[in-house]
Amino acid sequence: MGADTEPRNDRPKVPTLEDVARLAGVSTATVSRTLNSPDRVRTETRLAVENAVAVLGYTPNFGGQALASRRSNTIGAIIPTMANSIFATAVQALQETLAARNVMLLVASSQYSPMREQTQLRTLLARGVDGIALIGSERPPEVYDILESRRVPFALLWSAPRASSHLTIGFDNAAAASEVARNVLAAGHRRIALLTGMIEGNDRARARLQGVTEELARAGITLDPGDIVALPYTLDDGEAGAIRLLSRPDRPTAIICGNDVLAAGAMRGARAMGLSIPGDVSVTGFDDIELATAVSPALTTVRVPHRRMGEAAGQALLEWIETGQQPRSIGFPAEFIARSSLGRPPGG
Amino acid sequence: MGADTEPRNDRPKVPTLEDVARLAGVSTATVSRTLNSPDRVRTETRLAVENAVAVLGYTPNFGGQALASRRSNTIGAIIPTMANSIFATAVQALQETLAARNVMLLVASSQYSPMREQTQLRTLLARGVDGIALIGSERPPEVYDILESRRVPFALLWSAPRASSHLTIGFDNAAAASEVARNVLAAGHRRIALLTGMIEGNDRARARLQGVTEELARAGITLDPGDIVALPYTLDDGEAGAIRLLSRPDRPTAIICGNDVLAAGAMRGARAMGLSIPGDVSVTGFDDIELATAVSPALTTVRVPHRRMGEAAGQALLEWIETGQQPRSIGFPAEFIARSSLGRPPGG
DNA sequence: TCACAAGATGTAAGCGCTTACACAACAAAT
DNA sequence: ATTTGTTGTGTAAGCGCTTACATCTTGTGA
Repeated sequence: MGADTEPRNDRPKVPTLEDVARLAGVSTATVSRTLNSPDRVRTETRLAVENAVAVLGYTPNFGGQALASRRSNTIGAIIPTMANSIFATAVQALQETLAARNVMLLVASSQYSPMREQTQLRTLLARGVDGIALIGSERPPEVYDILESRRVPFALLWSAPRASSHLTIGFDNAAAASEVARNVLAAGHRRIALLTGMIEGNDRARARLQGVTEELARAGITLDPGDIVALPYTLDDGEAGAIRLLSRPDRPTAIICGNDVLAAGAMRGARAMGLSIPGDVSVTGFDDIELATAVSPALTTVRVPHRRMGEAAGQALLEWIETGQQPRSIGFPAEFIARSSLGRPPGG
Repeated sequence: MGADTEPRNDRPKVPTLEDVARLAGVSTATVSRTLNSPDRVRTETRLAVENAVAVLGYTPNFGGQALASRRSNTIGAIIPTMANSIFATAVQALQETLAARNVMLLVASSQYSPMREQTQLRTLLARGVDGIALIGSERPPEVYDILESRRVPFALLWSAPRASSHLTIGFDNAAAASEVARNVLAAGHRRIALLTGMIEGNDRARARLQGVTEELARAGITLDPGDIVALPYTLDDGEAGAIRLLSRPDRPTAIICGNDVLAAGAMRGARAMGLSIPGDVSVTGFDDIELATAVSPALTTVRVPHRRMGEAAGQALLEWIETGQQPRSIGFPAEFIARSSLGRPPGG
């Protein structure tokens, strides 16, 4: 009896809005207003409230806030994997952009599995995230239907903006890949092999592959199916794939890779076979992550605007949430970066 | 008038627990029970509820759930940066572990700034996260006071478990660094230089530095301050630092680096000066990220159990949340990995 | 001086969920 | 036949916050 004021000892007593109101001698509504739109209260009251907040060490309860305001101040992101620094950096940039506006980032990874992506997406929606960032634009229409019926702002990163009517923040993978192919051709290569990432549910990989093959076709080169190997994006797979390609009769003089990780793996594979780069075989990557300049020779690659996409996605989502209007899509340039892993073919 | 049933057109009508209850012909309590502890309802009712859930496409509202249950099913993580794959991978592992238990991960980054870490921590606490993962164990006591007064489970990753009474999931940085030094000495090096990360607020970097210097001291080698360079963990800094060290009179024959990124940068720097590795200078790293085997020669380094720490942290936090008991700290071994970037000193 | 607008604050009704408690139905034990 | 326990379900009271609306001050122009 009479122990009502004693906090349950298994649950620390966290001060609530009401405690603040009582201490400041105002109503809870005023406290809420002070916190959310300070210009709507008299300076005097504001100070009293702020003081009470400080004294109690009050911090608003997230659940209550989310429930009452129907906003979670949280944005979700689903990326294939954090393990590739290209995505990690984009997430980092996104997170920083959001943090500046006091919005948090919920991360989930799909491991390149469309199914897992959908599961994660549902979870994020159930969380009541205010917005969602996704990688790529290729998914079953139902997914977009869900998103749209919920009226949740979402941004698609990494794909070419013209690819869809959705808010897309990306670059032209096919064009960039074409440019790589053009440069490989210009260096004099004719026997060219491709190391691509897995295509299923990955429009970026497909666009890159397509950009290359089309450019080669334009130059009159059609690839034998055996000259194209599709693999997960890992160093080891890159190495194994390169060994496979370089073991073919009429060995390729250049390997165009779907990303830098595969390319670095390919370099290792070539080296394991005693081949020099670019003397015996040229290798190109895609992404321009740190790895590209850490290897020797440095990788010829394409600089992908990862940080800018992350930042732009954050900004666009916040704007969409704020205004209710879907912002315009953004296309960033992807720059071809010539380095020494691409040279002339042997005897060329 | 009479338009009550018509959903406001600016806010899509999301089904609630009550809608499910109505459709299933049961009370909201029963629906809640069906969802949270299915074994407490009759099979028949459970099926009816599950059916209603499916028909309506119901998904629980996070705010309501969090508010009523005082649980957010969310864990927060603050890491220095996602840009280093060692942390990205740990976060990835953590996220996967949590996702399996339907818990989400809120990520924040401190950029190695203690102040920023505190800000993010406050935000996470305000979010009502059920647990928190932090990197390293060195921070002002007030930080731990806040955490403890809130009774929020938290795990410290990357540091040696014995370093504190808190739940720590890590490895012995000093011992691992000592082992590196021992191997460098065993290879015959006597002129040794150090490239370390920034020490401030970074107990891991300090422990590694200390491990190395103590080991060297044991061998009768004391380093000139000019032989130790502290830098941010980037490739470019590693390169610049190595050039500085290798330009000293009486050039070092080995550079022990605080992590693989610095080491890869150092290799680039050495190469830029026309030095061969390990012929003219040996280089060692720490972490064993992909980069370590992508460079040539491959880096001698220490394999840090990043994935295991991420998983173990997830498990430990979930257990702590569940039971209310702080689990035991865990120390993982960190394995020395000999590769070709460490050789005998020139003429040695 | 008075009517009225504008501004500041209070009142109270939810937001969607969980859960203590009450109750009903039935089985087993007396 | 009555008691007791078990199991399944409903009732209703919050959880901490926001916000529409009501109320009370204060300032302004006629």
